[in-house]
Formats: sequence, C-alpha cells, structure tokens
Amino acid sequence: MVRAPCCEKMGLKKGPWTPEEDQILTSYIQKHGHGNWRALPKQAGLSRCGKSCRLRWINYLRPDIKRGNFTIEEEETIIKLHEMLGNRWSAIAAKLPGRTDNEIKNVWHTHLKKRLNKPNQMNSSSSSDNTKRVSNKKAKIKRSDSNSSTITTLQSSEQTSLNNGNNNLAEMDTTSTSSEFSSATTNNNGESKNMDMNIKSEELEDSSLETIIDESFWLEAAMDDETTNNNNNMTISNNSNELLPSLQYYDDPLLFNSEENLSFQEPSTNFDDGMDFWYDIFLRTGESIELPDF
DNA sequence: AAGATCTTCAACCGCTTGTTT
DNA sequence: TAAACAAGCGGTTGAAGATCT
Repeated sequence: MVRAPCCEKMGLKKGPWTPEEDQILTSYIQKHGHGNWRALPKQAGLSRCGKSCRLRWINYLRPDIKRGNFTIEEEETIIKLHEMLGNRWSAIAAKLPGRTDNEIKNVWHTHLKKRLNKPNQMNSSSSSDNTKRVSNKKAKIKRSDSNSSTITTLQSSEQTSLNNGNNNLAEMDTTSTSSEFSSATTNNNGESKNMDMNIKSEELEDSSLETIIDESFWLEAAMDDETTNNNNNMTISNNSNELLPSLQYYDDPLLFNSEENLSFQEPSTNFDDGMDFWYDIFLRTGESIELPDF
C-alpha cells in the first residue's frame, strides 16, 4: 500500500486548532456530514489533512461528546474493561457513551494506572469505590493474535487467601521480569483445567498488590464486591462454538448469594454483543474466560 | 520570585484493517 | 487476486499549565 503524503509535505497546517477552524469544520459537517474525510478539508476550505479533521471532530467537536471529569462509575467501568480488553481503547470507549478512545487512554495513563499501582492510596481512600477497584482487579485479557483471546485471572491467589487465610503468591517467581505460573480450576466434573498465566513485569507490579493487601481486606472485598458474590467455576469448551458456561457454586454463603439467579443465553459471535456477554459472565464469576473468535 | 520538574491532554504518526476498483 | 484507497486504532509527542524547590 502506498502511504498518503503527510500533512507537512502537502503544505497543510498542523498543531492546535483555532476556534475559527473549529467553527468551519463544525458548520461544514452539520450541513454536509462527513462522507469522505480526505476530501472534506478541501471542500470545507480548511488547510488541514482529512485525518486531522476526523480526529478533531471525533475527539472534540462532536455534539455528543461528554465534557468534564470522569465519574467514579466511568472510572470503574474503564478499569474493569481494561482488565478484560487491555489497551483496546476504542472497544472500551464503545461502552462509555460520549467518551472518546483518546480521552480514555489519557485518563488511564494519567490517573487510573497510577492509582492502581499505589495500594496505599487505595486503602486510605475514604471512598469504598477503591475497595471495589482493587477487588475487581482480577483479570487481564491476553490477545496474542486476532483469533484467540484469554481473560486471565489473579483469582487463584485471591481464592487461596480467602479459603486458606494465606495470602501469598507462592507459585510466582517475582524475581524474573516475565514469569509464568499455572492455576488449576475445577470444572463441573471435578476435572482440573490448567490455565496459563503469563505475567509480564508490568502485570507483576500490579499483582503485587495482592501480596500487600492483607486477608481482612480481601474478606471485606469479597463481601462488598458483586463479582465475588457468585464465586463459580466455569467449564469452557475448547471448541469456540460450544462456549456455554456451566456453573458450580461454592456453598460458602459469604461468597455466594444463592438469591441471585444466574441465567445464560447463547453468546453472540458478534464482537460487541459477544463482549457484553462475556464481560457479564466475567463480572459475575471473576473467573478466567477463554474468548471465542469474534 | 524564578527556574526546574511534573502532569495533563490534544494532536500527530505509523501501522493495520476494511472496502473498492 | 492484487493494488489502491480510506478509515480507524494505539502509541507517542510536545506544548501549556501546575507544582515543587
């Protein structure tokens, strides 16, 4: 593919947009829409490349853009979705109406990432939201290629701490920059399923939270967090066409609220709907999920 | 008060993906 | 089928403002 010449070589303007340019772009799109971004600047009379116009419109001028600080709920959502989706900002933005991928990316890098890396701040916060933030920090998505994805989980260590009152990550080699360990989960038939957990150095930094936070914290979190209300095991077929989860509930009333009735439907193979489905499953179970090929 | 350092975020860049010819 | 094109995505940059020393 031949790359389109950059703005500079075309003699087009770069850098911050002026209010006049904003006005021209806004009024043009309101009148004519944006059929072809490449042709738009010329037709609108702007000395910008189409790419720049598109970005300005999508990230700033669009009428449905939500302005102002992110709410706690929005931050929660970003954190949860980031655990599932990783740095797939556009996919995360799709779940937050009025927010752009760029904005979410910035918020993640400037606020949320730091916050999650500072357990003291989370514990000292007056808001219970931070408790949820940590307790929800159970899984990460691993998308090694476009055909397969895995939501991996830190819950095995968490589970150990809850069940045994022992909060350590004994199986992890925290001295290496990239470690692997496996956790065995049990399916309905009592069979174990090994789940690879590829922990990169950055993730290790995050997972070290679990080693710092004491047992009582996790007990509180378990009581507080909806994701631990249903502490299920899930059987997942290797065949992506047969991804119907089966559930096995723990008897522990502390961890499982039997009042809540879980029901499942056939997961969609459409990415957005499918992600909704698996995200919901993930929230309910906190368990690793191998995603199908959407 | 002023310079240094840090933080934030709009914008850019290069690459990938999807569509058209 | 391949090339060309357009749009979209995520990583990165850099200017401006805030905070620190």
